[in-house]
Amino acid sequence: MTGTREKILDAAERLFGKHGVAATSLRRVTSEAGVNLAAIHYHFGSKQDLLDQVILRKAGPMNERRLKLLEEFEAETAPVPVSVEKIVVAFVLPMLLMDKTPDFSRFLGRVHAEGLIPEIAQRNFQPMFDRFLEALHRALPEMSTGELAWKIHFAIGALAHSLTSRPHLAGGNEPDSPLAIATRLVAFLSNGFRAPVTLEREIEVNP
Amino acid sequence: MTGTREKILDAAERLFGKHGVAATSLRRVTSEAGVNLAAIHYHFGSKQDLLDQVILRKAGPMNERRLKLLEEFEAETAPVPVSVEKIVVAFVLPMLLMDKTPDFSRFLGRVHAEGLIPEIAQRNFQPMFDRFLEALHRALPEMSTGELAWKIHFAIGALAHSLTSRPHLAGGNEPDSPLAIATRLVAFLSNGFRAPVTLEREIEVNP
DNA sequence: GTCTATAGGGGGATAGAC
DNA sequence: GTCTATCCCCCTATAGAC
Repeated sequence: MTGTREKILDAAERLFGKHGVAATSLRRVTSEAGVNLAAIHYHFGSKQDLLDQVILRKAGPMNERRLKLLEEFEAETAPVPVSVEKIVVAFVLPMLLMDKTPDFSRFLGRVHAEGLIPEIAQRNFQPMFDRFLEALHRALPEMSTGELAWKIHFAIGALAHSLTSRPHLAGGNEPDSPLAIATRLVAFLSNGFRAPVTLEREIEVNP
Repeated sequence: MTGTREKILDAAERLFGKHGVAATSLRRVTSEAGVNLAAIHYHFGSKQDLLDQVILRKAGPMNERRLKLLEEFEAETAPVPVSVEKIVVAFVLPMLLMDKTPDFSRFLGRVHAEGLIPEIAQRNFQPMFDRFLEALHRALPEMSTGELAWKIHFAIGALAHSLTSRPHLAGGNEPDSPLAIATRLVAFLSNGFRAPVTLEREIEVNP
């Protein structure tokens, strides 16, 4: 028997992820959760505070799993730096395989895509980001942290997008398990991270 | 002297891109455009129709530039297939360098991220997607179209995210011109597309 | 084509009984 | 802790004068 607070968090996570935060009303959340509208303000105070709590409830554990995976990989290969692939796996997998349902993953993808990561969550993610940046810099010492930061940015975009939707193109109709998607994504991103940046010779084109 | 209709489209493009579609009211649009609230309904009918028109106004020309670039590259190298890099350049550059301002690009990134691409735009993008899928398949014949469709999906996510925000991480504070971003992105994505997918040996991990 | 005025609904938030 | 009732604002959309 889960409490009211938990039911609200579950419903908010699901609806925010499915329709977006701005497009989801608190009335829909409480209706979906089967609780009274006022409960949301009693337990959280405001929509913004609810959003923060939905993030914080699972982001902490997720980031801990990321860091734990990374440290395990590092322990295995020390003193040799961990491979790019493994760093990407440690970053991507806990997000894609969180829980049995994809609710939280999709929710976080949405929040990222809508650019709403509040400062609260920012503070929660920053140490983890820094840690992965450092690991990447060890695996790819020839790249500046500025370049690597951009690549992480690209990777987050690809990850977030793959969490909220799937290709609406022609092609196979296989269901594509989360693990299969993760495998494709890891291969794609790892190779991306390894790409040399040739900034001195920029793209030449006449637009 | 631009007309009312044009002023509304410009303002909507800017605000939708900056704050998101759901979070932007028509009142803000008309206020920003310096026109009357009713004008928006006179010229477009509804918010959804306005959204469609904002997309359609520039998506057509943009996709034509994509296809034109691709065809030029193909003409240069025929009968050898075009390189992955050039295909990615043809796909990414017209989006990143559209207009002098990044308004439309950011808008499209948002719309993609919010998952709102309406069927109207879907029909507008589909032929272009198919054409690029085909070109990629020629450049990378060992990959199935299903795999390539997923990779395009990842690429769109990275592209959209890089259009709506930039890394909030430590590191350099250089302004990062659109062309510099494009160069990094092309390098990242091209290498990603070339990544072999080893689906038979999936990631092994105990979550 | 452009305005004012307003309908009509849904939104977040709160007060106060229980 | 949970409910009802309600405030008050902002929203989209429309009617109708000019």
